[in-house]
Amino acid sequence: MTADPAGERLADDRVVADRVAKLARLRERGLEPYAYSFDPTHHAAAALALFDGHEARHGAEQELAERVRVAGRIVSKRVMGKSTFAHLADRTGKIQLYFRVNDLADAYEVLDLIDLGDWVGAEGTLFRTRTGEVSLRVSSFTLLAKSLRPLPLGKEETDPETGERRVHSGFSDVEARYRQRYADLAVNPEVRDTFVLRARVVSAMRRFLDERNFVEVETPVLQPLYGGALARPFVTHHNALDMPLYLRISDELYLKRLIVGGMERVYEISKVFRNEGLSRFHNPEFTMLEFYAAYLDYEGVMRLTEELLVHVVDTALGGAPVRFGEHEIRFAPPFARFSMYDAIRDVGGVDVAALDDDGLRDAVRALGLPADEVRTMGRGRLIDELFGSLVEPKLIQPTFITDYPREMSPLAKPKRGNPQLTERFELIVAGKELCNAYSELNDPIDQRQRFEAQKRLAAAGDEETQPLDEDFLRAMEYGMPPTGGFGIGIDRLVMILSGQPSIRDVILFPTMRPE
RNA sequence: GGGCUGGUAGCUCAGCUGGUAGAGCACUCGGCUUUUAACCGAUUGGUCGUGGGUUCGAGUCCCACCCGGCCCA
Repeated sequence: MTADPAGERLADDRVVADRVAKLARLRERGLEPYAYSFDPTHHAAAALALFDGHEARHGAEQELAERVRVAGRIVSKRVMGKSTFAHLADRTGKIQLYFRVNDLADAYEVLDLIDLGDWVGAEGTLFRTRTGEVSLRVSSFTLLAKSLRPLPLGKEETDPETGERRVHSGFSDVEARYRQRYADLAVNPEVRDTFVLRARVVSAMRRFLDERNFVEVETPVLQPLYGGALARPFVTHHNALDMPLYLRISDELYLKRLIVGGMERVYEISKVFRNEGLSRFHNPEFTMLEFYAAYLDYEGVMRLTEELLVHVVDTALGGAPVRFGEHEIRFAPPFARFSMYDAIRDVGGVDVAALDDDGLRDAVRALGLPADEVRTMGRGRLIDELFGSLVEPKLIQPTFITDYPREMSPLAKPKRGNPQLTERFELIVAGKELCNAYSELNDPIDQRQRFEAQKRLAAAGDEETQPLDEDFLRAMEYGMPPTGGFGIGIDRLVMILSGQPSIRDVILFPTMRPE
Protein backbone atom coordinates (compact mmCIF):
# COMPACT_ATOMS: atom_id res chain seq x y z
CA MET A 1 0.00 0.00 0.00
CA THR A 2 2.65 2.51 1.04
CA ALA A 3 4.92 1.53 -1.86
CA ASP A 4 2.45 2.33 -4.61
CA PRO A 5 3.54 4.93 -7.16
CA ALA A 6 0.91 7.45 -6.05
CA GLY A 7 2.21 7.22 -2.50
CA GLU A 8 5.76 7.86 -3.63
CA ARG A 9 4.71 10.81 -5.70
CA LEU A 10 2.86 12.31 -2.75
CA ALA A 11 5.83 11.79 -0.51
CA ASP A 12 7.89 14.09 -2.74
CA ASP A 13 6.30 16.96 -0.93
CA ARG A 14 7.70 17.33 2.55
CA VAL A 15 4.42 18.43 4.07
CA VAL A 16 2.69 15.45 2.55
CA ALA A 17 5.44 13.17 3.81
CA ASP A 18 4.99 14.53 7.33
CA ARG A 19 1.31 13.85 7.21
CA VAL A 20 1.73 10.39 5.75
CA ALA A 21 3.98 9.68 8.75
CA LYS A 22 1.16 10.82 11.02
CA LEU A 23 -1.11 8.19 9.52
CA ALA A 24 1.15 5.50 10.95
CA ARG A 25 1.31 7.20 14.35
CA LEU A 26 -2.47 7.41 14.43
CA ARG A 27 -2.81 3.74 13.59
CA GLU A 28 -0.24 2.86 16.27
CA ARG A 29 -2.62 4.46 18.75
CA GLY A 30 -5.45 2.37 17.38
CA LEU A 31 -7.07 5.32 15.60
CA GLU A 32 -8.34 4.90 12.05
CA PRO A 33 -7.55 8.09 10.11
CA TYR A 34 -10.34 7.45 7.61
CA ALA A 35 -13.53 6.86 9.58
CA TYR A 36 -16.69 5.24 8.26
CA SER A 37 -19.40 7.45 9.67
CA PHE A 38 -20.28 10.10 12.20
CA ASP A 39 -23.57 11.32 13.58
CA PRO A 40 -23.59 15.10 14.04
CA THR A 41 -26.44 16.66 16.00
CA HIS A 42 -25.95 20.20 14.73
CA HIS A 43 -24.42 22.21 11.96
CA ALA A 44 -22.15 25.04 13.07
CA ALA A 45 -24.76 27.72 12.48
CA ALA A 46 -27.42 25.72 14.35
CA ALA A 47 -25.08 25.16 17.31
CA LEU A 48 -24.32 28.88 17.56
CA ALA A 49 -28.03 29.66 17.37
CA LEU A 50 -28.77 27.07 20.03
CA PHE A 51 -26.43 28.77 22.48
CA ASP A 52 -27.63 32.26 21.62
CA GLY A 53 -31.18 31.15 22.34
CA HIS A 54 -30.17 29.57 25.65
CA GLU A 55 -28.29 32.68 26.68
CA ALA A 56 -31.24 34.91 25.82
CA ARG A 57 -33.46 32.83 28.11
CA HIS A 58 -31.13 32.04 30.98
CA GLY A 59 -28.33 34.60 30.86
CA ALA A 60 -24.65 34.13 30.14
CA GLU A 61 -23.80 32.57 33.51
CA GLN A 62 -25.87 29.42 33.33
CA GLU A 63 -24.24 26.58 31.45
CA LEU A 64 -26.02 24.82 28.63
CA ALA A 65 -25.99 21.14 29.58
CA GLU A 66 -27.02 19.83 26.15
CA ARG A 67 -24.31 17.87 24.43
CA VAL A 68 -23.67 18.83 20.83
CA ARG A 69 -21.86 16.96 18.07
CA VAL A 70 -20.51 18.83 15.07
CA ALA A 71 -18.50 17.68 12.07
CA GLY A 72 -16.43 19.48 9.49
CA ARG A 73 -13.01 20.50 8.39
CA ILE A 74 -10.37 22.06 10.66
CA VAL A 75 -9.57 25.46 9.15
CA SER A 76 -7.53 27.07 11.92
CA LYS A 77 -5.64 25.83 14.95
CA ARG A 78 -4.05 27.73 17.82
CA VAL A 79 -2.11 25.57 20.22
CA MET A 80 -1.47 27.11 23.65
CA GLY A 81 0.29 24.35 25.48
CA LYS A 82 -2.27 22.52 27.55
CA SER A 83 -5.22 24.00 25.69
CA THR A 84 -5.94 24.43 22.02
CA PHE A 85 -8.41 26.44 19.97
CA ALA A 86 -9.45 25.46 16.48
CA HIS A 87 -12.17 26.37 14.03
CA LEU A 88 -14.29 23.71 12.43
CA ALA A 89 -16.03 24.63 9.17
CA ASP A 90 -19.09 22.97 7.70
CA ARG A 91 -21.39 24.15 4.98
CA THR A 92 -23.27 26.49 7.29
CA GLY A 93 -20.26 28.29 8.72
CA LYS A 94 -17.65 27.83 11.41
CA ILE A 95 -17.60 27.05 15.09
CA GLN A 96 -14.67 27.32 17.44
CA LEU A 97 -13.56 24.20 19.26
CA TYR A 98 -11.86 24.43 22.65
CA PHE A 99 -9.72 21.49 23.72
CA ARG A 100 -8.27 21.21 27.23
CA VAL A 101 -5.93 18.57 28.53
CA ASN A 102 -8.04 18.43 31.73
CA ASP A 103 -11.11 17.49 29.72
CA LEU A 104 -9.42 15.11 27.33
CA ALA A 105 -6.55 13.45 29.29
CA ASP A 106 -4.50 11.20 26.97
CA ALA A 107 -6.66 12.05 23.96
CA TYR A 108 -5.25 15.59 24.06
CA GLU A 109 -1.98 14.27 22.55
CA VAL A 110 -3.87 13.21 19.46
CA LEU A 111 -4.30 16.90 18.63
CA ASP A 112 -0.63 16.87 17.59
CA LEU A 113 -1.68 14.58 14.77
CA ILE A 114 -4.57 16.81 13.63
CA ASP A 115 -3.72 19.22 10.82
CA LEU A 116 -5.48 22.03 9.02
CA GLY A 117 -7.73 20.47 6.44
CA ASP A 118 -8.51 17.33 8.45
CA TRP A 119 -12.14 16.30 8.78
CA VAL A 120 -13.07 15.99 12.44
CA GLY A 121 -16.16 15.16 14.46
CA ALA A 122 -16.35 16.66 17.97
CA GLU A 123 -18.71 16.35 20.90
CA GLY A 124 -19.02 18.68 23.86
CA THR A 125 -20.94 21.51 25.46
CA LEU A 126 -21.37 25.07 24.27
CA PHE A 127 -20.08 28.12 26.12
CA ARG A 128 -18.93 31.65 25.43
CA THR A 129 -15.24 32.44 25.75
CA ARG A 130 -13.80 35.37 27.62
CA THR A 131 -13.40 37.18 24.30
CA GLY A 132 -17.02 36.53 23.46
CA GLU A 133 -17.03 33.75 20.87
CA VAL A 134 -19.50 30.91 21.26
CA SER A 135 -17.40 27.74 21.28
CA LEU A 136 -17.63 24.03 21.84
CA ARG A 137 -15.79 22.71 24.92
CA VAL A 138 -14.74 19.39 23.45
CA SER A 139 -15.18 16.28 25.59
CA SER A 140 -14.30 13.87 22.79
CA PHE A 141 -13.34 14.08 19.16
CA THR A 142 -12.76 11.75 16.23
CA LEU A 143 -10.63 12.14 13.16
CA LEU A 144 -12.96 11.48 10.24
CA ALA A 145 -10.50 11.87 7.38
CA LYS A 146 -6.87 12.91 7.27
CA SER A 147 -5.79 15.61 4.85
CA LEU A 148 -2.39 14.85 3.36
CA ARG A 149 -1.99 17.88 1.16
CA PRO A 150 -2.02 21.36 2.69
CA LEU A 151 -5.07 23.40 1.68
CA PRO A 152 -4.31 26.99 0.67
CA LEU A 153 -6.13 28.37 3.70
CA GLY A 154 -5.74 32.05 4.37
CA LYS A 155 -5.98 33.70 7.75
CA GLU A 156 -9.12 35.48 8.61
CA GLU A 157 -9.33 38.66 10.61
CA THR A 158 -12.46 40.23 12.05
CA ASP A 159 -12.30 43.96 12.45
CA PRO A 160 -13.38 44.64 16.07
CA GLU A 161 -14.92 47.98 15.03
CA THR A 162 -16.90 47.12 11.93
CA GLY A 163 -17.19 43.35 12.26
CA GLU A 164 -15.85 43.08 8.70
CA ARG A 165 -13.96 39.93 7.79
CA ARG A 166 -10.69 40.21 5.95
CA VAL A 167 -8.80 37.26 4.56
CA HIS A 168 -5.04 37.40 4.44
CA SER A 169 -2.92 35.39 2.01
CA GLY A 170 -6.02 33.61 0.77
CA PHE A 171 -6.28 31.40 -2.26
CA SER A 172 -6.77 34.01 -4.96
CA ASP A 173 -4.96 32.83 -8.10
CA VAL A 174 -7.90 32.61 -10.50
CA GLU A 175 -6.39 29.95 -12.70
CA ALA A 176 -5.60 27.69 -9.77
CA ARG A 177 -9.05 28.28 -8.33
CA TYR A 178 -10.76 27.11 -11.52
CA ARG A 179 -8.43 24.17 -11.98
CA GLN A 180 -8.74 23.04 -8.38
CA ARG A 181 -12.32 23.94 -7.66
CA TYR A 182 -12.32 21.47 -4.77
CA ALA A 183 -9.69 23.59 -3.03
CA ASP A 184 -11.45 26.81 -3.98
CA LEU A 185 -14.72 25.59 -2.49
CA ALA A 186 -12.93 24.34 0.60
CA VAL A 187 -11.20 27.60 1.45
CA ASN A 188 -13.46 30.24 -0.11
CA PRO A 189 -16.89 29.37 1.29
CA GLU A 190 -18.62 32.24 -0.53
CA VAL A 191 -17.95 30.34 -3.79
CA ARG A 192 -20.44 27.74 -2.62
CA ASP A 193 -23.13 30.42 -2.32
CA THR A 194 -23.03 31.02 -6.07
CA PHE A 195 -23.60 27.36 -6.81
CA VAL A 196 -26.35 27.04 -4.22
CA LEU A 197 -28.01 30.00 -5.94
CA ARG A 198 -27.56 28.28 -9.27
CA ALA A 199 -29.30 25.17 -7.95
CA ARG A 200 -32.17 27.30 -6.64
CA VAL A 201 -32.55 28.99 -10.03
CA VAL A 202 -32.84 25.66 -11.82
CA SER A 203 -35.25 24.17 -9.31
CA ALA A 204 -37.42 27.31 -9.44
CA MET A 205 -37.60 26.94 -13.22
CA ARG A 206 -38.63 23.31 -12.93
CA ARG A 207 -41.32 24.13 -10.43
CA PHE A 208 -42.66 26.98 -12.57
CA LEU A 209 -42.91 24.81 -15.68
CA ASP A 210 -44.17 21.69 -13.90
CA GLU A 211 -46.96 23.74 -12.35
CA ARG A 212 -47.99 24.84 -15.83
CA ASN A 213 -48.28 21.31 -17.19
CA PHE A 214 -44.96 21.17 -19.01
CA VAL A 215 -43.36 17.72 -19.28
CA GLU A 216 -39.61 17.49 -18.68
CA VAL A 217 -37.96 15.38 -21.37
CA GLU A 218 -34.50 14.24 -22.44
CA THR A 219 -33.39 14.38 -26.05
CA PRO A 220 -30.14 13.20 -27.67
CA VAL A 221 -26.82 14.81 -26.83
CA LEU A 222 -25.19 12.83 -29.65
CA GLN A 223 -26.88 13.73 -32.89
CA PRO A 224 -26.33 12.62 -36.48
CA LEU A 225 -27.03 16.21 -37.51
CA TYR A 226 -26.86 19.36 -35.41
CA GLY A 227 -29.22 22.30 -35.47
CA GLY A 228 -31.44 24.73 -33.66
CA ALA A 229 -28.82 27.44 -33.45
CA LEU A 230 -26.25 29.10 -35.67
CA ALA A 231 -22.98 27.79 -34.26
CA ARG A 232 -20.17 25.38 -35.02
CA PRO A 233 -20.54 21.95 -33.40
CA PHE A 234 -18.14 19.51 -31.80
CA VAL A 235 -17.75 16.38 -33.88
CA THR A 236 -17.13 12.90 -32.54
CA HIS A 237 -17.18 9.44 -33.99
CA HIS A 238 -19.21 6.36 -33.18
CA ASN A 239 -17.01 3.31 -33.66
CA ALA A 240 -19.60 0.55 -34.03
CA LEU A 241 -21.70 2.55 -36.48
CA ASP A 242 -18.56 4.05 -38.03
CA MET A 243 -20.20 7.40 -38.43
CA PRO A 244 -19.69 10.96 -37.24
CA LEU A 245 -21.89 12.27 -34.46
CA TYR A 246 -22.29 15.87 -33.37
CA LEU A 247 -22.68 17.11 -29.81
CA ARG A 248 -25.86 19.12 -29.74
CA ILE A 249 -25.70 22.88 -30.11
CA SER A 250 -29.37 23.17 -29.08
CA ASP A 251 -32.33 20.99 -28.14
CA GLU A 252 -34.74 22.74 -30.47
CA LEU A 253 -35.24 20.36 -33.37
CA TYR A 254 -35.88 17.36 -31.13
CA LEU A 255 -38.24 19.21 -28.81
CA LYS A 256 -40.31 20.34 -31.79
CA ARG A 257 -40.51 16.73 -32.99
CA LEU A 258 -42.18 16.04 -29.63
CA ILE A 259 -44.71 18.81 -30.29
CA VAL A 260 -45.45 17.10 -33.61
CA GLY A 261 -46.01 13.94 -31.58
CA GLY A 262 -48.65 15.70 -29.52
CA MET A 263 -46.85 16.28 -26.20
CA GLU A 264 -48.10 19.88 -26.31
CA ARG A 265 -45.80 21.31 -23.62
CA VAL A 266 -42.23 20.08 -23.17
CA TYR A 267 -39.03 21.41 -21.69
CA GLU A 268 -35.45 20.31 -21.24
CA ILE A 269 -32.68 21.67 -19.03
CA SER A 270 -29.36 20.45 -20.30
CA LYS A 271 -25.86 21.09 -21.48
CA VAL A 272 -25.30 22.21 -25.04
CA PHE A 273 -21.94 22.42 -26.77
CA ARG A 274 -20.64 25.07 -29.14
CA ASN A 275 -17.23 24.94 -30.71
CA GLU A 276 -16.20 28.53 -30.23
CA GLY A 277 -13.58 30.52 -28.37
CA LEU A 278 -13.48 31.03 -24.61
CA SER A 279 -14.34 34.35 -23.09
CA ARG A 280 -15.88 35.91 -20.05
CA PHE A 281 -19.28 35.10 -21.59
CA HIS A 282 -18.55 31.87 -23.43
CA ASN A 283 -17.78 28.37 -22.21
CA PRO A 284 -17.83 25.58 -24.82
CA GLU A 285 -20.39 23.66 -22.78
CA PHE A 286 -23.14 25.55 -21.07
CA THR A 287 -26.63 24.96 -19.77
CA MET A 288 -29.85 25.94 -21.49
CA LEU A 289 -33.48 25.70 -20.62
CA GLU A 290 -35.68 25.33 -23.67
CA PHE A 291 -39.44 24.99 -23.61
CA TYR A 292 -42.04 24.59 -26.36
CA ALA A 293 -45.76 25.19 -25.89
CA ALA A 294 -48.41 24.38 -28.45
CA TYR A 295 -50.87 27.14 -29.38
CA LEU A 296 -48.70 30.03 -28.13
CA ASP A 297 -47.22 32.66 -30.42
CA TYR A 298 -44.26 34.83 -29.45
CA GLU A 299 -46.53 37.31 -27.70
CA GLY A 300 -47.69 34.53 -25.41
CA VAL A 301 -44.10 33.41 -24.88
CA MET A 302 -43.12 36.96 -23.93
CA ARG A 303 -45.76 37.00 -21.21
CA LEU A 304 -44.64 33.58 -19.99
CA THR A 305 -41.03 34.79 -20.02
CA GLU A 306 -41.90 37.69 -17.77
CA GLU A 307 -43.71 35.40 -15.34
CA LEU A 308 -40.91 32.84 -15.39
CA LEU A 309 -38.18 35.38 -14.67
CA VAL A 310 -40.12 37.11 -11.92
CA HIS A 311 -40.76 33.74 -10.30
CA VAL A 312 -37.16 32.57 -10.61
CA VAL A 313 -35.60 35.81 -9.42
CA ASP A 314 -37.94 36.08 -6.44
CA THR A 315 -37.55 32.45 -5.46
CA ALA A 316 -33.78 32.31 -5.90
CA LEU A 317 -32.94 35.68 -4.35
CA GLY A 318 -35.78 35.98 -1.88
CA GLY A 319 -36.51 39.54 -2.93
CA ALA A 320 -32.93 40.80 -2.74
CA PRO A 321 -32.06 43.42 -5.37
CA VAL A 322 -30.06 42.41 -8.44
CA ARG A 323 -26.92 44.51 -8.72
CA PHE A 324 -25.04 45.05 -11.95
CA GLY A 325 -22.18 47.51 -11.53
CA GLU A 326 -23.81 50.70 -10.33
CA HIS A 327 -27.20 49.62 -11.70
CA GLU A 328 -29.98 47.75 -10.03
CA ILE A 329 -31.72 45.42 -12.44
CA ARG A 330 -35.45 45.31 -11.94
CA PHE A 331 -37.34 42.27 -13.20
CA ALA A 332 -40.73 43.99 -13.19
CA PRO A 333 -43.21 43.25 -15.96
CA PRO A 334 -44.02 44.44 -18.49
CA PHE A 335 -40.43 44.53 -19.77
CA ALA A 336 -39.52 47.21 -22.34
CA ARG A 337 -40.04 46.26 -26.00
CA PHE A 338 -38.36 47.44 -29.18
CA SER A 339 -38.35 45.96 -32.63
CA MET A 340 -34.81 45.25 -33.76
CA TYR A 341 -34.88 47.87 -36.52
CA ASP A 342 -36.27 50.51 -34.18
CA ALA A 343 -33.62 49.68 -31.61
CA ILE A 344 -30.77 49.94 -34.13
CA ARG A 345 -32.17 53.22 -35.43
CA ASP A 346 -33.07 54.83 -32.09
CA VAL A 347 -30.32 53.44 -29.88
CA GLY A 348 -27.61 52.67 -32.46
CA GLY A 349 -28.23 55.56 -34.88
CA VAL A 350 -28.26 53.42 -38.06
CA ASP A 351 -31.40 53.15 -40.19
CA VAL A 352 -31.16 49.57 -41.42
CA ALA A 353 -34.36 49.73 -43.45
CA ALA A 354 -32.90 52.51 -45.59
CA LEU A 355 -29.64 50.68 -46.46
CA ASP A 356 -28.97 48.09 -49.15
CA ASP A 357 -26.53 45.23 -48.49
CA ASP A 358 -23.49 47.27 -49.53
CA GLY A 359 -24.56 50.11 -47.30
CA LEU A 360 -24.86 47.66 -44.41
CA ARG A 361 -21.40 46.26 -45.16
CA ASP A 362 -19.95 49.76 -44.98
CA ALA A 363 -21.66 50.32 -41.63
CA VAL A 364 -20.32 47.03 -40.25
CA ARG A 365 -16.81 47.67 -41.54
CA ALA A 366 -16.97 51.01 -39.75
CA LEU A 367 -17.29 49.05 -36.49
CA GLY A 368 -13.78 47.75 -37.13
CA LEU A 369 -14.48 44.23 -38.35
CA PRO A 370 -12.01 42.70 -40.84
CA ALA A 371 -13.11 43.38 -44.42
CA ASP A 372 -12.77 39.80 -45.70
CA GLU A 373 -15.00 38.55 -42.91
CA VAL A 374 -17.62 41.19 -43.63
CA ARG A 375 -17.66 40.23 -47.31
CA THR A 376 -19.03 36.72 -46.60
CA MET A 377 -21.79 37.94 -44.28
CA GLY A 378 -25.40 37.89 -45.40
CA ARG A 379 -27.84 40.66 -44.61
CA GLY A 380 -29.02 38.98 -41.42
CA ARG A 381 -25.52 38.60 -40.03
CA LEU A 382 -24.71 42.22 -40.90
CA ILE A 383 -27.75 43.46 -39.02
CA ASP A 384 -26.87 41.17 -36.13
CA GLU A 385 -23.37 42.68 -35.96
CA LEU A 386 -24.79 46.20 -35.89
CA PHE A 387 -27.21 45.28 -33.15
CA GLY A 388 -24.58 43.48 -31.08
CA SER A 389 -22.14 46.38 -31.25
CA LEU A 390 -24.35 49.44 -31.18
CA VAL A 391 -27.39 48.45 -29.16
CA GLU A 392 -26.97 45.39 -26.98
CA PRO A 393 -24.38 46.78 -24.53
CA LYS A 394 -26.64 49.75 -23.79
CA LEU A 395 -29.64 47.68 -22.73
CA ILE A 396 -29.22 47.12 -19.00
CA GLN A 397 -32.81 46.62 -17.84
CA PRO A 398 -34.71 43.61 -19.23
CA THR A 399 -35.68 44.53 -22.78
CA PHE A 400 -37.43 42.45 -25.43
CA ILE A 401 -36.03 42.96 -28.90
CA THR A 402 -38.52 41.68 -31.47
CA ASP A 403 -38.86 40.95 -35.19
CA TYR A 404 -35.51 39.65 -36.37
CA PRO A 405 -34.54 39.41 -40.06
CA ARG A 406 -35.78 36.25 -41.72
CA GLU A 407 -32.32 35.27 -42.91
CA MET A 408 -30.82 34.90 -39.44
CA SER A 409 -33.87 33.08 -38.04
CA PRO A 410 -34.34 30.01 -40.21
CA LEU A 411 -36.66 28.26 -37.74
CA ALA A 412 -38.98 31.18 -36.94
CA LYS A 413 -42.36 32.02 -38.44
CA PRO A 414 -42.63 35.04 -40.75
CA LYS A 415 -43.98 38.14 -39.10
CA ARG A 416 -47.59 38.83 -39.82
CA GLY A 417 -47.65 41.78 -42.24
CA ASN A 418 -43.91 41.72 -43.03
CA PRO A 419 -42.51 38.41 -44.29
CA GLN A 420 -38.95 39.80 -44.43
CA LEU A 421 -39.02 39.64 -40.64
CA THR A 422 -39.79 36.84 -38.22
CA GLU A 423 -41.82 36.66 -35.05
CA ARG A 424 -38.79 36.24 -32.89
CA PHE A 425 -37.60 37.98 -29.75
CA GLU A 426 -34.53 38.04 -27.60
CA LEU A 427 -34.49 39.31 -24.05
CA ILE A 428 -31.48 41.50 -23.36
CA VAL A 429 -30.40 42.01 -19.75
CA ALA A 430 -27.24 43.68 -18.49
CA GLY A 431 -26.11 44.29 -22.06
CA LYS A 432 -26.22 40.64 -23.09
CA GLU A 433 -28.61 38.26 -24.77
CA LEU A 434 -30.31 36.15 -22.13
CA CYS A 435 -33.30 34.55 -23.88
CA ASN A 436 -34.21 33.70 -27.46
CA ALA A 437 -37.68 32.73 -28.56
CA TYR A 438 -40.10 32.69 -31.46
CA SER A 439 -43.35 31.70 -32.97
CA GLU A 440 -42.08 28.40 -34.36
CA LEU A 441 -42.12 27.92 -38.10
CA ASN A 442 -44.54 25.06 -38.77
CA ASP A 443 -44.97 25.39 -42.54
CA PRO A 444 -42.83 22.50 -43.87
CA ILE A 445 -42.53 23.98 -47.36
CA ASP A 446 -41.31 27.33 -46.03
CA GLN A 447 -39.03 25.42 -43.65
CA ARG A 448 -37.42 23.56 -46.55
CA GLN A 449 -36.83 26.84 -48.36
CA ARG A 450 -35.19 28.28 -45.24
CA PHE A 451 -32.83 25.30 -45.07
CA GLU A 452 -32.02 25.81 -48.75
CA ALA A 453 -31.23 29.47 -48.06
CA GLN A 454 -28.91 28.39 -45.25
CA LYS A 455 -27.09 26.08 -47.65
CA ARG A 456 -26.48 29.02 -49.96
CA LEU A 457 -25.01 31.02 -47.05
CA ALA A 458 -22.78 28.09 -46.16
CA ALA A 459 -21.62 27.85 -49.77
CA ALA A 460 -20.76 31.54 -49.62
CA GLY A 461 -18.44 30.85 -46.69
CA ASP A 462 -20.58 31.37 -43.60
CA GLU A 463 -19.41 28.79 -41.04
CA GLU A 464 -22.38 29.19 -38.73
CA THR A 465 -25.37 27.96 -40.65
CA GLN A 466 -28.20 25.53 -40.05
CA PRO A 467 -27.78 22.27 -42.03
CA LEU A 468 -30.78 20.76 -43.80
CA ASP A 469 -32.42 18.11 -41.65
CA GLU A 470 -34.66 15.78 -43.70
CA ASP A 471 -35.96 13.91 -40.69
CA PHE A 472 -37.00 17.16 -39.07
CA LEU A 473 -38.76 18.18 -42.28
CA ARG A 474 -40.58 14.84 -42.35
CA ALA A 475 -41.83 15.55 -38.84
CA MET A 476 -42.98 19.02 -39.90
CA GLU A 477 -44.80 17.47 -42.81
CA TYR A 478 -46.85 15.33 -40.43
CA GLY A 479 -48.02 18.63 -39.01
CA MET A 480 -46.92 20.72 -36.03
CA PRO A 481 -49.48 22.89 -34.26
CA PRO A 482 -48.78 26.59 -33.84
CA THR A 483 -46.10 26.61 -31.16
CA GLY A 484 -44.15 29.09 -29.09
CA GLY A 485 -40.55 28.16 -28.29
CA PHE A 486 -38.11 29.62 -25.79
CA GLY A 487 -34.49 29.24 -24.72
CA ILE A 488 -32.54 30.80 -21.86
CA GLY A 489 -28.88 30.54 -20.91
CA ILE A 490 -28.80 29.45 -17.30
CA ASP A 491 -25.16 30.40 -16.85
CA ARG A 492 -25.72 33.99 -17.90
CA LEU A 493 -28.80 34.27 -15.74
CA VAL A 494 -26.83 33.08 -12.74
CA MET A 495 -24.04 35.54 -13.59
CA ILE A 496 -26.55 38.37 -13.45
CA LEU A 497 -28.26 37.17 -10.28
CA SER A 498 -25.00 36.49 -8.44
CA GLY A 499 -23.11 39.51 -9.75
CA GLN A 500 -20.29 37.33 -11.04
CA PRO A 501 -18.26 38.92 -13.86
CA SER A 502 -17.19 35.72 -15.61
CA ILE A 503 -19.09 32.66 -16.77
CA ARG A 504 -16.29 30.64 -15.17
CA ASP A 505 -17.46 31.85 -11.80
CA VAL A 506 -20.84 30.16 -12.27
CA ILE A 507 -19.55 26.89 -13.76
CA LEU A 508 -18.03 24.52 -11.21
CA PHE A 509 -15.48 23.08 -13.61
CA PRO A 510 -15.00 25.51 -16.51
CA THR A 511 -13.19 24.38 -19.63
CA MET A 512 -9.43 24.93 -19.29
CA ARG A 513 -6.41 24.06 -21.33
CA PRO A 514 -4.56 21.11 -19.81
CA GLU A 515 -2.01 22.12 -17.19
C1' G B 1 -6.63 36.26 -33.90
C1' G B 2 -4.56 41.39 -31.90
C1' G B 3 -2.96 44.72 -27.70
C1' C B 4 -1.67 45.07 -22.60
C1' U B 5 -0.27 42.18 -18.43
C1' G B 6 1.24 38.10 -15.28
C1' G B 7 3.83 33.01 -14.04
C1' U B 8 9.67 33.37 -8.07
C1' A B 9 8.66 28.39 -1.53
C1' G B 10 2.32 24.84 -0.18
C1' C B 11 -0.41 30.17 -0.16
C1' U B 12 0.15 35.69 -0.78
C1' C B 13 3.98 38.50 -2.62
C1' A B 14 9.05 41.44 -2.85
C1' G B 15 13.47 41.03 -5.66
C1' C B 16 16.22 48.61 -8.73
C1' U B 17 20.42 49.99 -13.89
C1' G B 18 22.77 41.77 -14.48
C1' G B 19 26.79 40.09 -9.20
C1' U B 20 25.77 34.10 -3.70
C1' A B 21 17.20 33.95 -4.19
C1' G B 22 13.91 36.95 0.23
C1' A B 23 9.44 38.18 3.61
C1' G B 24 4.77 36.95 5.99
C1' C B 25 1.68 32.85 6.61
C1' A B 26 1.70 27.42 6.38
C1' C B 27 5.01 23.18 7.79
C1' U B 28 8.69 21.04 11.75
C1' C B 29 10.74 21.61 16.89
C1' G B 30 10.47 24.15 21.85
C1' G B 31 7.36 27.39 25.33
C1' C B 32 2.46 28.92 26.77
C1' U B 33 -4.79 25.87 30.27
C1' U B 34 -10.30 31.33 27.48
C1' U B 35 -6.95 32.21 22.22
C1' U B 36 -8.68 34.20 17.63
C1' A B 37 -4.48 37.39 11.41
C1' A B 38 -2.96 34.19 18.94
C1' C B 39 1.93 35.18 20.75
C1' C B 40 7.51 34.23 21.73
C1' G B 41 11.99 31.50 20.06
C1' A B 42 14.44 28.23 16.50
C1' U B 43 14.52 25.44 12.02
C1' U B 44 13.06 23.87 7.24
C1' G B 45 11.45 24.69 2.44
C1' G B 46 13.24 26.93 -4.63
C1' U B 47 14.63 23.34 -11.84
C1' C B 48 12.68 31.69 -10.44
C1' G B 49 6.63 28.60 -16.37
C1' U B 50 9.71 25.78 -20.54
C1' G B 51 13.63 25.85 -24.18
C1' G B 52 17.37 28.50 -26.54
C1' G B 53 20.67 32.93 -26.83
C1' U B 54 23.89 37.21 -25.05
C1' U B 55 27.45 37.56 -20.91
C1' C B 56 33.05 36.06 -16.81
C1' G B 57 28.15 35.82 -14.55
C1' A B 58 20.84 35.81 -16.03
C1' G B 59 15.03 35.65 -11.56
C1' U B 60 16.74 40.24 -14.05
C1' C B 61 18.58 41.43 -20.96
C1' C B 62 17.07 39.08 -26.09
C1' C B 63 14.18 35.22 -29.00
C1' A B 64 10.65 31.32 -29.30
C1' C B 65 7.12 28.48 -26.97
C1' C B 66 3.55 26.88 -22.82
C1' C B 67 -0.30 28.38 -19.25
C1' G B 68 -3.37 32.42 -17.27
C1' G B 69 -5.91 37.43 -16.64
C1' C B 70 -7.94 42.01 -18.70
C1' C B 71 -9.36 44.64 -23.02
C1' C B 72 -10.37 44.53 -28.32
C1' A B 73 -12.07 42.04 -32.81
